[in-house]
Amino acid sequence: MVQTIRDANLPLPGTHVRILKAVCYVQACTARRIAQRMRRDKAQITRVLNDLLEAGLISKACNPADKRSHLLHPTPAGEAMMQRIQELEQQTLTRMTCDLTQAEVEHFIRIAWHMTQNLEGDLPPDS
Amino acid sequence: MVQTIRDANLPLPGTHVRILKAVCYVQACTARRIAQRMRRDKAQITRVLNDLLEAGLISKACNPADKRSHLLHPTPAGEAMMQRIQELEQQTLTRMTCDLTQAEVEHFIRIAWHMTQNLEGDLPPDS
DNA sequence: TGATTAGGTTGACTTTGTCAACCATGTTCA
DNA sequence: TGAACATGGTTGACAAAGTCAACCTAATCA
Repeated sequence: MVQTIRDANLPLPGTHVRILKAVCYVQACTARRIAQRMRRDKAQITRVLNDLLEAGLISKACNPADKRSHLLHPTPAGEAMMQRIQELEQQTLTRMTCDLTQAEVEHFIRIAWHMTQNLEGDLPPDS
Repeated sequence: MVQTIRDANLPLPGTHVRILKAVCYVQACTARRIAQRMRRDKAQITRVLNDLLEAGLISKACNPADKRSHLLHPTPAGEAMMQRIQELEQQTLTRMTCDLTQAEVEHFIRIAWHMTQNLEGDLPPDS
């Protein structure tokens, strides 16, 4: 799904979008949390965050609970970008499902979720 | 789906698996056909095919219809590898769907296919 | 306090994929 | 026929994405 969105119009590479989403929607978001959520190397997270910082889409603030880390927040520009991304996603989603019923789509999502849960079961045992 | 399979045990990177599948299942398979099917650069196809050749999984034969191209076929080792891959895929598939009914799975596949068709509609207009 | 762990940054590297140039063959058409 | 152009495939240079290991600083724990 996601890739078809970038194909279209997006000014940001796919991973950047995902990380921006995390910054926007995850409570008390830090680099570490993103790395865990996305199961990716923290080095890469750092680099993408730097890109987003340079692009003025996010900002760092001191983390009162841990001086080593920073809390991440979207800037107004970041919120606007997020808005735009959501519009595009919604757009392609409706294109995908234009001739399906609401019930079919919900059924699909429920089963997809179910399947991913089944797979998450046996990942690296450190959870 | 596919990525979880490689995670597990597979001795081949993901793209190699997909290309081996094409060689095994596409009639009169050539590099060009694979590149079209997978919508990938033909340079990369060449390189992956070379890997598979070196690994002894496929073989090239002259194409009587066009001396520039070669027909691709799996070797016995390639067939065996394909067999193994299918087993692994089947395995994770049943893990994903262990607590779903046959009907649910079929419904899911049908809708997924439908959605991809909806998206294929507006790709680069050269079809 | 000292030893160890954890968050983050950086550099070197691998993997995967793309772009452009090229060669040899095929195709078209005056 | 033969010149011009198109096509399948190969190669080299490169960009993008991700991984590994070393490191610094702050936190934790004995």
